[in-house]
Amino acid sequence: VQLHREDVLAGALDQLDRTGLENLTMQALAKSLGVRPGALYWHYADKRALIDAMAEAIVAVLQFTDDNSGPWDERLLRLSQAVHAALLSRRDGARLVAGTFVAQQNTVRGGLAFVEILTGAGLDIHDAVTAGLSVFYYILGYTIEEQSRLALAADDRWDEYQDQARQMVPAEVGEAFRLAQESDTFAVGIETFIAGIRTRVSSV
Amino acid sequence: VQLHREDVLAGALDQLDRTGLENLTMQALAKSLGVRPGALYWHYADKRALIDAMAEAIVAVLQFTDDNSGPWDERLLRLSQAVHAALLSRRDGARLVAGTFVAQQNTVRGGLAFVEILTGAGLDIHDAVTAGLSVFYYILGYTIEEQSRLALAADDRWDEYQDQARQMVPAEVGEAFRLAQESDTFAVGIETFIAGIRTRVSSV
DNA sequence: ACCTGAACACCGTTCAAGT
DNA sequence: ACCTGAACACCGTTCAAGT
Repeated sequence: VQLHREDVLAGALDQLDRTGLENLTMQALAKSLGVRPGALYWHYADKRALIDAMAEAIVAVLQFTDDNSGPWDERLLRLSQAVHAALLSRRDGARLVAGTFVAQQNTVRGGLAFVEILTGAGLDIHDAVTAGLSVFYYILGYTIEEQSRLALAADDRWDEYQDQARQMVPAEVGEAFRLAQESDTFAVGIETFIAGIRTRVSSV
Repeated sequence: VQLHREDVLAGALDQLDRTGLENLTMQALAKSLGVRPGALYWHYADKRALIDAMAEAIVAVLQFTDDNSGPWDERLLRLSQAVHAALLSRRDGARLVAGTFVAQQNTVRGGLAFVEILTGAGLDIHDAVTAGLSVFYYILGYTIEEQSRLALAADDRWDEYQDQARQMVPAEVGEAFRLAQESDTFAVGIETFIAGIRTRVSSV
């Protein structure tokens, strides 16, 4: 039973889902693969290289989401939701991808799709890149907080946090915060951003 | 020379700036404070509690940035830039704040300022909270990537990364990416978002 | 009340040696 | 080529014991 690079990667993604990012260790991964920790270092130079590869794998699904039909604003929303879904597909996926900067290589790949859509909408290349990155930053931030919330909920610390936060804030605002955080407001943010881009496009 | 809670916190923030988040260790912190590691656990329950306190400290400056003059869009931009500056004021500040969810308690505090500005602009509470969180997510994502880039540059790995990324992309797009990432496009993203909010406000 | 001394289980990583 | 065995320096945390 030979161990290949992809086996290590698959095992690491499995362990990520089971234990979360901060409990992803080389020793635990080695044990789950039936191997000694040192063996992992033949396949990946160090833990960072392994995590880079995991980030690659998480955003790799975006290669196949190139449904380029419909108007640019619908396409932008669809692509954003695909990126969101990709980050969400693994526990702590957003924090993992945000932590690596190789992330930006796949960001470049997925980023190309953003740029293509936005230039198609009428932006010049510079504006398209800036706007595309902005959307990506929103998605990263949104999903990091979303997954932190999931982790809190899994620890039964979510209610405790809510009670604490509620005391610092007027009641109706606290309620609005809870609602906003527990419902899926992802698309609302994207659509607001799209509305902003639209004003720039139509004014050209 | 008695050690107080604030001394530990100040020392931790110092060590963060010197060594970065991933080299912030209890043992190194203890040494820099002239104390044994165990002593730190009298002041903070564990490392997580200390990091929560650090996040608090980083965003605490926002309490004093309540210049509420001018129209809502200018106020929103100013507040966003204050949050951006706060995260940027410490090495890895954005990743540290994004990692803790207590961050959201200060987010609530700073978040209140967002909500106040946006309700003043004409949004109802629910929309104001959603829009305020969206802006915060953008700021988090933007600053995380910004500080990752700073870390890469400090390691002299930024050029290497650029070369790698450039090969996957048309030349003019690669150039636009480099430009967008090396120049300060923070305000552009916020302004696009503001333009999007404006369309919703004026249509009410 | 505040800290030391000393230990615990665990971490990432290296590397000679095996096959 | 791929992995073991064994070690290295270091990590977060605990806790009796000191003052």
